[in-house]
Amino acid sequence: MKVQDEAILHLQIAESIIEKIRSGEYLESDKIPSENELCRQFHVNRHVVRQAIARMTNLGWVTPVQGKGCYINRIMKPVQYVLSSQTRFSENMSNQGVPHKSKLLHWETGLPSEEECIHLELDPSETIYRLEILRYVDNTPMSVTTTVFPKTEVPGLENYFEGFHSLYGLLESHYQFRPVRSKSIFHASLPYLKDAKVLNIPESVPIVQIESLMNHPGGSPVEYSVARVRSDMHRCLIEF
Amino acid sequence: MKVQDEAILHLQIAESIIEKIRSGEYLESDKIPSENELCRQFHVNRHVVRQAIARMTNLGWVTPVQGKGCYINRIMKPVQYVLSSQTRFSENMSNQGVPHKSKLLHWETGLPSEEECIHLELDPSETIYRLEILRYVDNTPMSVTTTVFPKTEVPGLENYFEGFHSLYGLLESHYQFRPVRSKSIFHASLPYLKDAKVLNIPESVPIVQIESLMNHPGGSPVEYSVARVRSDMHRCLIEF
DNA sequence: TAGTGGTCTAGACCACTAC
DNA sequence: TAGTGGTCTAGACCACTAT
Repeated sequence: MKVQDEAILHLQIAESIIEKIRSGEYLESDKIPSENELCRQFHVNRHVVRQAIARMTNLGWVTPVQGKGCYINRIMKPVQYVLSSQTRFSENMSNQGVPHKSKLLHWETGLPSEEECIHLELDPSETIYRLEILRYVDNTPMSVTTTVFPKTEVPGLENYFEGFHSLYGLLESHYQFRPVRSKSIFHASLPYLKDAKVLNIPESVPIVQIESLMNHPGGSPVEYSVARVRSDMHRCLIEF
Repeated sequence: MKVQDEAILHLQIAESIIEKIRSGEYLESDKIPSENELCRQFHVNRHVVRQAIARMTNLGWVTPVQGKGCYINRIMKPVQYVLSSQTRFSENMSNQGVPHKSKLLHWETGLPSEEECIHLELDPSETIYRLEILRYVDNTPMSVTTTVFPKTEVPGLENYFEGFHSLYGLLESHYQFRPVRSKSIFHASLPYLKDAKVLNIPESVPIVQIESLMNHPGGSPVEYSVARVRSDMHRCLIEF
């Protein structure tokens, strides 16, 4: 490899390997050479190779697996999520013909946080349901969502968790309402370690945090949710 | 420090230092101890300390400066950008009382890319202006935007670049039109090295890419732009 | 058992800053 | 000149996978 001034070795190596993936020299869903092999190829220390791999991992090109090797990611077009007042996860995915499912990771009842009180216009003493939902696209975990309902809005919610597969389906069939999005706040960041673990990504892969307030069709707030979405699997379209 | 099982040293150290910043033990806009000092404090190798610092840097807590030390970032509330069909950068910032400015980094005329043709409904042979604009908030570079206009829409645009400070101000005063946003696509990722350099951030700090199509109030497309925004300085609000 | 990636130690040299 | 962060080398030990 030609060493250029003012260039950093590990970034050059990452660039070089990415180019080989792009060009087809390394085949998709195959593995790149092992760290030791790359050390020999580029005549550098393993530390440098590992930095290069970290960069590629964060960019979403490869996924290292302990004991096996470093797999090249299937190049997936990120899911395009159309955001409007009517948008819900399931329908968005179905519209794009993308296989998807949801899993209820955890649920609890309790008191709302200050943040939740403000958004849902709640008294701090009102009981709420708090759910943790993991959403899969193509059998890959794409997002974790924490979602909060006042207990008075969805009394006995826990009775319907058996065989959970779609939150909005559940609301519609048991409570006869369809929440409507009133606002969303986007924010990109790095994941908390806990979320990274659930989403099965390294802690340096960016995520998008989407904070949403949902209302009754009438106008009063019913649901406040915070979704953390793998950024490499997701883009969000807003039309005006 | 208490060493816990199944925890990773550098993440624990990052956690521990962040806690000291939070608690006020390390003062804002001061420096954290030097790498060597931290090595002594935590009884670990410099490599581990550097990983911890990398994590904190990516999370936006500190900024290392060669030869000087590792500065604790002023905790800034991210700028809240309200996205609507009428939104423009300057007005958004002014509404929040945030000091801001824009700088024209580069401009050129040339032929549109395939992408640009599609969005602007252009013939591949039509000439376009392509501008590269750096936007500052509080004297910190917040975003780089590449923006494209068909030449026929803004003939002689280069004559007005002298003393450039606001794109939309320029359009309004010299061409008597106000572009209106028709759609935007959000996507979080890691920056290209070139953008990271311009924005003065490490290449592992996430950015938000906002791709926008702007129309004439009448309806026909006039401007296609792609902004890369520091995620730690920015959140985006959409109301329905 | 051999090979892979994950973590950590030890130490070198550089560029930049402060004095 | 001394101290700081930036990059790289060399090598250890671990956990996991394949055989």
